[in-house]
Amino acid sequence: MNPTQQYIEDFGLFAEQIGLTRMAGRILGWLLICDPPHQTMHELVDALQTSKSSISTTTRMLITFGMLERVSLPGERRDYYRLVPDLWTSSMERSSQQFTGFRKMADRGLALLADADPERRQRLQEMHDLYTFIAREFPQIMERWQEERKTIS
Amino acid sequence: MNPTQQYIEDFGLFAEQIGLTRMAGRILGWLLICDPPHQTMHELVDALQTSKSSISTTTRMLITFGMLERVSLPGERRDYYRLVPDLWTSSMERSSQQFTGFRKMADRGLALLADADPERRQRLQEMHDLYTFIAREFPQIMERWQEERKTIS
DNA sequence: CTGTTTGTTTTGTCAATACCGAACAAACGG
DNA sequence: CCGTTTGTTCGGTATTGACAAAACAAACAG
Repeated sequence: MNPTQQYIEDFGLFAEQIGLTRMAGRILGWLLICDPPHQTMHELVDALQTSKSSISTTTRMLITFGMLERVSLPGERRDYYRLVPDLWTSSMERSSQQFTGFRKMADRGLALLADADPERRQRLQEMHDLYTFIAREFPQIMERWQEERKTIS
Repeated sequence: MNPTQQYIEDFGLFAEQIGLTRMAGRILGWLLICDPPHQTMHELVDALQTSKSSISTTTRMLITFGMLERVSLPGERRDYYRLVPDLWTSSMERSSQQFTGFRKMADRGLALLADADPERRQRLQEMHDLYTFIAREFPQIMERWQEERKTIS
């Protein structure tokens, strides 16, 4: 297995760690390094040694996730797939949503223990306070990122 | 199903979203709301309507993850399980590690395309830059959290 | 020393799902 | 209008892994 194939496979394994499927990871990995950056379904089948159906299903999934987009060209019969621009900032957005999920679970717990001792509520209160803080700070970080990026380029 | 059971089940589903097992989520959910905050294996079996073996396996997993700890008391035959103090700040630490994972995959891709055009490397470069930025900012946020928490309490 | 309590590990089962092949649908070119 | 290309969907398969029952191990009480 050559280094490129290895990279793609490892990207697949990484994808599984973060809650995607292996095939989704392979597609993302390939679309990060391929030339040109947009690929047809057939090219994906070739590059990833997989079936049309897997590509079809997984690209649709990644499109609904907002990670991929379809590009069509006039006079071209087939579509191209490519990573959305700013894929990783929107990926951070998803992480942020996860933090919100934590906060919501803390909220629900606190509602459940509305009449309990503060001592008993403390565990949930700490969880709530942290994720509320994070939810407030996170957007600011991303703003600063946008700023810094402007100065880089 | 009463509200408490519902909460525990939903915590299980939430746990699956973030890469834990459903049972792990149920245990965490229960240990967040139970009284007292430390529970024996038998109490967990009772509260979660599950088997000894599942509790044993899952608590061990959560202990290696650094989310649970065993408490033993002198003159007591059985152990108690409880959430580690500062569970959620260390949970944020794990999120931070995930961001590092993204950066590493970007690094590997850039190494793979070491001799390629900058244009072709751009996708990976952006990924690299963002996650490097996040890895730098994240610890600072957590420091500020520690500060703010002191002032609250 | 024996039996009971506490916890672990092994083994099996069941459910979920990723993936593929093949049938199907749609659209365009000749 | 017909055949080829492009893409989707359906059905089947195989793998994975969560969970539980039961066998096992260990430690303490009497």
